[in-house]
Amino acid sequence: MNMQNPAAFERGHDHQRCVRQALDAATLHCRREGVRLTPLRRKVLLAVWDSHIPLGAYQICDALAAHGDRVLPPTVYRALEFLERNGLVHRIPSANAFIGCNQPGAHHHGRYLICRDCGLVAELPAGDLVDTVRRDAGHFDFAVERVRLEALGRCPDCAAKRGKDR
Amino acid sequence: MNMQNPAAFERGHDHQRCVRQALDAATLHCRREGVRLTPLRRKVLLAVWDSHIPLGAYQICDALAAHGDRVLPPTVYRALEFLERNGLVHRIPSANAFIGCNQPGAHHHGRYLICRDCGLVAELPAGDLVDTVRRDAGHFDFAVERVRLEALGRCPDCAAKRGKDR
DNA sequence: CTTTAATTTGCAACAATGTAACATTGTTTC
DNA sequence: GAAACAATGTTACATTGTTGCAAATTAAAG
Repeated sequence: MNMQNPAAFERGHDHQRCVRQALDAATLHCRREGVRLTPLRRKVLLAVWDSHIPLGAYQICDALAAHGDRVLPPTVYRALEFLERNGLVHRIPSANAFIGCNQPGAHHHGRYLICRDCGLVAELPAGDLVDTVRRDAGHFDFAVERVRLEALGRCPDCAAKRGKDR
Repeated sequence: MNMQNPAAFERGHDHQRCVRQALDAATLHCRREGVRLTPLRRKVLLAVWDSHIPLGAYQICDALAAHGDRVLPPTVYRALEFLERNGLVHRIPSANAFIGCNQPGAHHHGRYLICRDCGLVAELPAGDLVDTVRRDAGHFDFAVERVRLEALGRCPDCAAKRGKDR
């Protein structure tokens, strides 16, 4: 299986590398697509990439404010809209929050493993799931365009910390 | 495939029957579980079942108000929480809205076909998808508990109306 | 290089959604 | 019926997301 964000669940992984890689990919992607990864958008992207825990729009405002940039909600939402449109971040609807994506290409499908304790999110490619869903939906003449899957559970760390209880 | 809500995409289906069946199932389920489907909760459930388009909490307030019941948000949210806890409705996070479920039993997993034009939602059982996701997630020692899949696309009606364009 | 047009950002006000805390009413149990 | 519990009503508030327009920046045309 070709995984998209294996690092998220590796405790003490080289996150600097995560971020650098994501920013490089984003920069390249935008250049190729002829769209502008402006300083503001880059800052928002960096804020989102601060961790593998999805960040809400208002948390992004706060994060930028902490760096001395006074950025208000509409600006953040617009930046996020740009980033999502270009596959640089994904919205996690059940959390009203956003997570970075390091595969700016095909962003129509995705699987998200979400830890219900710490909120960590790892993204896996949708893979064959899309075909299965498309086939099943086809029985009702429903034309599937995008597939999003959220798997709620426990990440390795949290499972270890709290055991199987609760 | 054992489908859970085939009717949603059948234009002009007997919706009265949908609702009756759902309410009967809900009543039975609550009796068996020893939980109380109070008049208020029943009203909220009915409001949700008004159509196969998910309804927001505030829309439910309005719908009940239209029937002469002045019901404020906290009340609706509590009723919805009860209904969801008992698998009688499902939250569609990407729409901040709720849809009725006619299979009050196992509500840990689900697939939702969502029409991006008219908002119609049909629910399919998750089936094998859960195993696949669980296996893949297992490679990262992630323990999957619940799987939710949203397939965005076009329902038969809307596909016919607007063609393949846009 | 300068003007024009388009895009992006700043900003104020607001709309929509969701929650906390506590009072009140209703239901069950003994 | 009294105590304990569950459900609902109500107020006030917190969070999240949007609209509309002005200012600034950047790209495009002459």
